[in-house]
Order: sequence, then C-alpha cells, then structure tokens
Amino acid sequence: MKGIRRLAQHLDISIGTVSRALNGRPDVNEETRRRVLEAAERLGYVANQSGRSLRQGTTNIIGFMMQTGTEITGQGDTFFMSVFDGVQAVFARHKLDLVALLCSSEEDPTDYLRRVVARGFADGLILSATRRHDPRIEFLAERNIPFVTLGRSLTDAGRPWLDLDFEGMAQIAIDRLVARGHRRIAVTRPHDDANLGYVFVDRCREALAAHGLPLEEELIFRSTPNETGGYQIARELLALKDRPTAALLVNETIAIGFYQGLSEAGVRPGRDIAVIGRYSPHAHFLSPPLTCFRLSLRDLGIALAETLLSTMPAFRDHYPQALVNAVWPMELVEGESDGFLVNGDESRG
Amino acid sequence: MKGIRRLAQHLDISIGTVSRALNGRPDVNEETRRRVLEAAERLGYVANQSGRSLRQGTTNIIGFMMQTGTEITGQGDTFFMSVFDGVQAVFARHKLDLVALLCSSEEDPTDYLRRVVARGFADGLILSATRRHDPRIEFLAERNIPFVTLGRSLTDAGRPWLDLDFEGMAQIAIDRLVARGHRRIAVTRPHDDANLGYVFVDRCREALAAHGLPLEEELIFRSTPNETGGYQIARELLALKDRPTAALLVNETIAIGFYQGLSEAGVRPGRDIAVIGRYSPHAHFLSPPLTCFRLSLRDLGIALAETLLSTMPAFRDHYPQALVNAVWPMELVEGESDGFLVNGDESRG
DNA sequence: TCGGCCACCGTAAACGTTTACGGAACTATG
DNA sequence: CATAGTTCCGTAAACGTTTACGGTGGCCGA
Repeated sequence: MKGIRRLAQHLDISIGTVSRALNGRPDVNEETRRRVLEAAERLGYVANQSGRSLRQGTTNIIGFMMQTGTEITGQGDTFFMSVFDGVQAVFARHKLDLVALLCSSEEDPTDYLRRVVARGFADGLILSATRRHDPRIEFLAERNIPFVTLGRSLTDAGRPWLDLDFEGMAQIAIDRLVARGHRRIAVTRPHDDANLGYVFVDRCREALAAHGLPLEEELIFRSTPNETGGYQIARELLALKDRPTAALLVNETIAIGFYQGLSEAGVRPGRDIAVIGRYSPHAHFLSPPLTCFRLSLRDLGIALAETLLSTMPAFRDHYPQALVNAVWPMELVEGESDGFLVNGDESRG
Repeated sequence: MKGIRRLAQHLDISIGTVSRALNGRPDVNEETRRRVLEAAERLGYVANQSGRSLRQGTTNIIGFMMQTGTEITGQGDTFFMSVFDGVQAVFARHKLDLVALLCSSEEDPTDYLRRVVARGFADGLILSATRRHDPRIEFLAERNIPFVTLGRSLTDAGRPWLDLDFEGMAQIAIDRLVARGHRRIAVTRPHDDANLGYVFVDRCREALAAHGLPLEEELIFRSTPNETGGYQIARELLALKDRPTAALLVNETIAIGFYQGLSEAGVRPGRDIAVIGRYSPHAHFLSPPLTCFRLSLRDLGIALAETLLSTMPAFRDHYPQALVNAVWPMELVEGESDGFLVNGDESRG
C-alpha cells in the first residue's frame, strides 16, 4: 500500500478526506486535519506529481527555457543564477517550483518547446535568448500557454516581455561620451538573430544624430558575445585608419578580451581610449576598473515571475499591476575606463 | 475528445493499438503502425507525460540539481552549460530529457531533494556542489534512486561519483613550482563545507613533503570562490612578512581578482610571483595569460551521463564499462604567469 | 416530533496512459 | 476437416490523485 491510501489506512479514514485535509479544503474537521498533517509529516508523505497533475491538469512547475552551450547567450557567469534567485523568491510564495529547461544546442528550440509543451510539462514558461524572429512566441500564444519572454522580438506584439533598457544605456553612454569630446565612437553588437543588436545600434545612431554626429558603418562591430569576440573587436578597431576614441560594448563578457586586445597594442582604456561596457562580477577587477551599466538581476527575476503570474488566471489577483511590457533600467557605475576628455576634434593620429 | 482517444477515434481503431503502435511494440501490424505514426505526426499528438508516468512509474527526465545564487559554487554558467552539453549528447540517444533542478539558496538542499524525489519528478539525478558531509547521498541511496555526484564527499563510499582530479593538479603544480626553485608556495581553498579544499590542500602538503618542504599554515588561504575572494587573498598574501614566491589557485573565477590585488601593489604575475590557476574562458585574456589547468567539461558531462545510466537497470546494458568512481584529469595550459625561476632560497625581501 | 440545515466524511468517477489478457481471424500441419 | 499455432487487435484494469455528489448524524427551531 502506497501513497495516499497508506496514509488513509493508517489513520482509518477515507482517502478523500485525507486529500481534502492536505489541500486545505474547508469541509474537513480541524482535528482531523491536524491528525492528517501530523501523520503525513511523520510518514514523509508527499503527493505524487503524476497523479495530481493528471487529475487537475496542472503541474506547479514553471519552466525557464535556456539553451546549453555558451556561445549563444554570451551572458556572463552569474547572469542566470541571479535571475533564478529572484524568480524563485516569488514562486516560493505560491508553492511553485522552477526548473531550467535545457534545450540542447543540437536541437531546434521551437521543436524542443513543442515537445515540452505537448507533454504537459509546465504550467508556464519563461523564455530567454529570444530571437529577433522567434516562432516560439507564436506557438505559445496560439495555445494559450502562459509565458513571458526575457528579451523583445519583432513578433511579440501584445505579448508579455521584459527586457534590459539597452536604449537607455545607449542614450546615456552616447551623451556622456559626446559631452567629453568624443566624436568617433565605436559600438558593438552580437549576431544578427539577436534583436538586442538592432535596438541598441539604432538608438546609438539616434543619440549621435541628436548631436549632429553620424554613426559610420565601420564603427559598428559585430562579434560573438564572449571573450574572444571582444579581443577580435579590439584588433579590428585598432586596425582602422581613423581610430575611434571611445568604444561602447553591449555584451557582458567581451570587455576582458577587449582590454587584452588593446593592451597588446599598448593602448590603455581610460587614457588612450574610453571604454564603457556592461557590468559583470569582474568588471571592478579589470585594470582600470570598467565603467559599466549595471542592474539588479534578482529584481529582474522578481519582475519576470510577477509578470508571468499576472497572466495566469490562478494567480492573476495577486499581481494586478504587474508590468507586462517593460524595459529594465540600468545604472551607470563609474569606473576609470572612460575618464578622459578629448581636446579638440582630432584626438589621435 | 483529446489525447490518444482522439487519435484512435480518428483512425477508427482502439487506443490500445495506438499506444502499442507508438511505443514500438511488436504485436501490431506494420501497416497499422505506419498509419498511426502518420496520423500522430499530422495531428501533432504527443503522449501526455502525467498519464504515462503515472502508469509506468517513470518520467524520462533526469534532473541535474544545482543551487541558485552564485556564492556557493563559484562555478559560472559557462561551466555548467558545457557540462550540460555533454550530458545531453548521451541522453539524446535514449530519449531522455535533462532539466536543471534549481534549489533556491533560501531552501535547504536536502529538503528540496526530498520534495523533488517524493513527487516522483525524475528517474535519476545528478548532484552538483557536493558537500563534505552531504545528507543527500544517504537519502538517495536509501531509496534506491539512481544518482551520480559531481564531486566527492566523505560519505559516498560505494556510491557513484566523478570529480576533477584536484590531486593530480596539486601534484603537477607543486612539482613544477618546486622544480623552478620555489620554496614558499601559497595555496587556496574554498569554504569548509567543500570537500575539494581538503583533498587539494592535503595533496599539496604531501607533494611538498616529498620535496622535504613544509606547507605552512599561513600559506593556506581561504576565501569565497569568486572574484572578490581572489582579491582578498592577494591582499592577505602580500601582507605577509615573508611573502611566498608562488600561488596555486584552486578555483576558476578567483584569478582575475587575484591579479588585480597583485597589480595594485605593483606585483606582476610571471615576474614577481608565479601564479597557477584553473582554466576559464578568460584565462587566456589576462595579462599575462594565466598558466592553468583545463579539462573538457563536455567530456565530463558525457561521463556523468554514462555513469548515471550504468546504474539504471533500463540502460545498464548500454554502458557496461562506465566509470563509477573516477577523477577527471586536467591538462596544464602554459601561460606566462608562472614563467620565472627563483635563484637561491630567498627570492624577495 | 419533524423538517431543515450544517458539518463532516465516504464513495466513486474521472484524468491519459500502458499493458496483461483473451479472442478473432488466419495459416500451417496432420 | 480438426487442431494448433500465429498475428493482430479490442477490452479493461491499473497507476495516484482530486473532487462532485450524496449520505449520515447532530443541532435547532417550529
């Protein structure tokens, strides 16, 4: 005898009553409930998930979909762990568990999602590494499966998403660099699938235009969002005839490679070139410390969770005013990598 | 009408036959099977996971348990993503899915595991961040739940585990440094819960003893396994009256902080002090490039998967000679951070 | 005393699969 | 033709839970 039957037999009451007692139903005597809870605790009973979800069509599990292999996201070591932490802080209140759905780099993400959803694996989903055109969004929307994406795409109109405020970052950084005399500013962007690149570069262009400056094509650098990519960008940048005096790095992990690329050519950030990047745990330990944009990833995780739950009928009431579409602001952390003024129009030969 | 019933109705055959056809049972006409598979594909049918696992008591899911928040493991996303990649390469052959079971930093890992297991969540488990005394091992062993741990502990006798070869790393590094004339070598270790610290430091001590050298207590540095920890170690190390001439860093992410701590005091790795660490994607981009120990995390993931499956009756036959207890060798990647000889016994004042 | 209401509990039917079992049709064998 | 064996398929019982429904007993008011 196993499961709830064992518990019921042990207490000499029916399994229906046991279930009602455990699930907090009102129509059960408080004394009985106490006995049930006590026995469940003592016997280590936990309801079987398959039986429960088969019956009620719900899993109490939320999936955070991500892809394995590190080349794709390029987000730093601690990025997801911090986001998870925030998500769980919210989920814990509702007895929801969070699992990371790991899509192999071999498999098409949409196929994977299809499989996961059809199996009835999770009640809701958080999608990361959103592509510019992402079929997953349409797929989930068609089936009325609760989800929220971390990252905008072109096809998410009316769908819940949160994103980092890359436009704000572009605006602030460009204004700051221009105010310090920079006229030729290099910007980076990841591969073409990532919407972030378009959003970021477009705003950089606008911000420069507001100062009457162009964004020349040769100053837009494309790379893999990892250390090696940063190194390559530095090499390409230094090879230009008319070198930029500043660089704005949109990815987290590329700064360290970028620094190294500069260093090998004897170019020092903060003295020979201004560098602004994204925060990561090592940003402060670079030489010189990186001026960068930081945000609370834990808070972002909390917001993601609240946004998702606000789209789910069972939890909607708890989060009436959750954000549905929002960019998450980043604050500028002053390092020493952008601390010099350009005197005049031509700064280098 | 949903699920397998819909499919059966559509084909005008019984659900039993449909199920048998889909599951590759022999007692079904090949023509029928073809029709079923074709219809399933066209209607997008996928068996409901709850129903299936309720009936057969199996989930086709393997959980990789890890804790959110980064303070504990000190291993970055890139570490686990690479391991996942290897694990999935094996699981894909058996139609197994991998999910990351994310234990909140708020919750006790053993409590979490208890919940997950009792719910019948996964057929098998991979445990990471194993503690020196880890109750999870006993818990799983008692219940005959297939598992393998990544990392040894004191209480895993007879249980399957894989680990990095920290002893080999200690031996090679110490021998190398001693051969280059170093007599005072600093070593690092993480917090007291991690078994790795004991394994590593003990072997360092033995290796030194083989050369007739002591490992002085003041040369054993304890820190959090992150960038800040590395920085603090550098500060403490430089504050010693009798400075070591070499440092051996056992964690991945601390090198960058360590470098910065040295740099602020004008001490340069590879010239003023020899530094040997662990590989990470940025090791090559430090100045000077870090001499470090590297391994293929993907291969480690493959081995983890094979080890786990070899303990599961359903897959045992496929992996007769899988490793059960093994340390995973690391290779030395020569950088420039340990490239100098100490001439004489006293190297610094 | 009787009917009605309430608090509590037992019964049994679902949820979607898999699979043991038996039976129907057909083939082979004597 | 009878029998045995084979191939295929339908039936129905599980798996463990939740929950609609109905029933029992007690209490209260008329």
